[in-house]
Amino acid sequence: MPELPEVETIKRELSPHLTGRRIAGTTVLWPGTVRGASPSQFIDSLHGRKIESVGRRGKYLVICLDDGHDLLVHLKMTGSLIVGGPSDEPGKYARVIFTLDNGATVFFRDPRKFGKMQLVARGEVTSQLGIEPLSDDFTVEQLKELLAKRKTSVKPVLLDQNLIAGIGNMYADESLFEAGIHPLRPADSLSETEVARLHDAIRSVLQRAIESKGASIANYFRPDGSAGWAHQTFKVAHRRGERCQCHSNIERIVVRGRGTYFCPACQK
DNA sequence: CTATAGACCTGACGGC
DNA sequence: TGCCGTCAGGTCTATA
Repeated sequence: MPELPEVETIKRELSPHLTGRRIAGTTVLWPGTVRGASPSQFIDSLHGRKIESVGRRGKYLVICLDDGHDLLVHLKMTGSLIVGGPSDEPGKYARVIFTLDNGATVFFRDPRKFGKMQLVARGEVTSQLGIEPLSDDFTVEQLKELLAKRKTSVKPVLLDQNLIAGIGNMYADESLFEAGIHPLRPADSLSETEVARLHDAIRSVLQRAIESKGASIANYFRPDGSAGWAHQTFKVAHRRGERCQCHSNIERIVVRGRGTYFCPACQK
């Protein structure tokens, strides 16, 4: 599932292909992908636009255009952006195809059709998102404040994009494991030490996943079609039935409707 | 405010 | 082999 490290990897690897290019044409194969406008309006608005930069905010890819609009892309669970040549076949799961002024194509591939893209005025929409966990603004104090205000369990707080932007199910589980904190602990019950451990865990888990080019569980691919390997370093996420390094069995429970993996011995 | 449920989708998987 | 039901999960929307 694309979360912050996966979207960051895509941003970095897609940017050289897009920056400075113009959009020569757009094909919408699945209209449900486009939000906020009809497919034909969407196609018209993009035609001839120059791409100034490729950025990321939370789990959104932000493609800045020369007319003051941003193209926001959310990959949801199974979306990926694949760069191809002029003669490459779109494939069964292509939902939107962009053609650039140098003949290159970018396929938005999304088997489950959950992904969305939308044109917005620059800076709009993503302003509602919470703090970037890898930015300098995300301090232990910040995290402490966020957690202290919530009586709910700690995991849903990590997943709330309006509080912290970019953490999804996998990295929430990995961060809580690394911090030795049980996912059902009430958010406001964490000690100062635990908050500090969680803060460190979130940042190192995300940073290491970026260095591993993301986790290729399910349908995540990098723009060149290759996989990442962050999932190989996961300690608990998606490891039901396996043993923790402490030899206890990794458990799976459901927290607010999401599969949650943890080690009952290591996480208190 | 919080919390929950349904909707969106389709591939994978277990049971028979 | 194949059919069928269930599950997965990010976010939005609706409802309690």
